[in-house]
Amino acid sequence: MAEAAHLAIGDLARLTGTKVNTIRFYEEGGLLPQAERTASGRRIYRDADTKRLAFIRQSRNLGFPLDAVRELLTLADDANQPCEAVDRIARVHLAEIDRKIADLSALRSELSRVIGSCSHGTVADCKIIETLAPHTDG
Amino acid sequence: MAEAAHLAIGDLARLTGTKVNTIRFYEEGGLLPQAERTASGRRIYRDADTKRLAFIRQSRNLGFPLDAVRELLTLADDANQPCEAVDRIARVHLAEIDRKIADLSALRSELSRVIGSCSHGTVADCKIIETLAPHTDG
DNA sequence: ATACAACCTCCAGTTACTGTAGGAGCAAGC
DNA sequence: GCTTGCTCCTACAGTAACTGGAGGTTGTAT
Repeated sequence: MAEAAHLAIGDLARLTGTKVNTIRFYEEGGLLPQAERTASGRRIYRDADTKRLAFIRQSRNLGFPLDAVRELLTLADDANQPCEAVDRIARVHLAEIDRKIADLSALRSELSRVIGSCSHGTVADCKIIETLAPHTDG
Repeated sequence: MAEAAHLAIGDLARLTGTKVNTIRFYEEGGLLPQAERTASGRRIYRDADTKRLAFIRQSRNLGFPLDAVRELLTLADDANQPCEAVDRIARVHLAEIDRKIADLSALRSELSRVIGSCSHGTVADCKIIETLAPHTDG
């Protein structure tokens, strides 16, 4: 009669660019609800699941950790919630990204300085190794 | 006679700012040699170990992954090696850091754009949620 | 009937540690 | 000589977010 309105896990995977194992992992972690099953035990999905998974992937693409994604999903589920909580989560995440960039930039300049000092001799007088080794007297 | 020229693992930990468990972890991973033991089985360390651990920590502070640290240690152990291999490892690492910074920067600007669009209403018309949700018609 | 793909569950591995449980040794004080 | 308390020992679970694989079942196409 009606064409199948549901998807197998592989279909959902292809539709969202997600690995099959990852979908099961999300289900286990409560990000996706326990999927309905066929008589033989295979998971079946509907449009709402595709949307929810797409939301999760998009959030992950923006770097939100799974805990934050969980919160965002809860908020998104209730359209009457004020947007503040969403905004706060996003700003916390932005601050975290800024911190990481700052850390990496500091690291980069230090490493760059170290590399610049290499005069391409032997390890015996390699400035890079010297930087790594503790400062020994004598 | 001579004052004890060796250290207990806790002493080494304090000297190098490393957790005791981490020192054992490095030994297990072959970054530090199997430590000598006292009759009762406690690890004992000497100056060379302190230096080697300091080298490891310094490398880690510069963000080198343990595999790279292993290679650097091998190179540092032979003073006659040309410095090129060291230089190459460092440059590969620098490139990796640059890649991470680029990724995070792209992420940052995208996230920043999303946050900027928040008009502080309800979730129903929250632009952040909208960005995360898949584009649905109707 | 027989392939073969896709599905199932469960588990190990990734990175670099960190923390904890349960037990033993060691120095100091009484 | 005994207790207290710190340090040490091994071994294992947990962290973040998956990924891959083993070993077995199901569904479909020929």
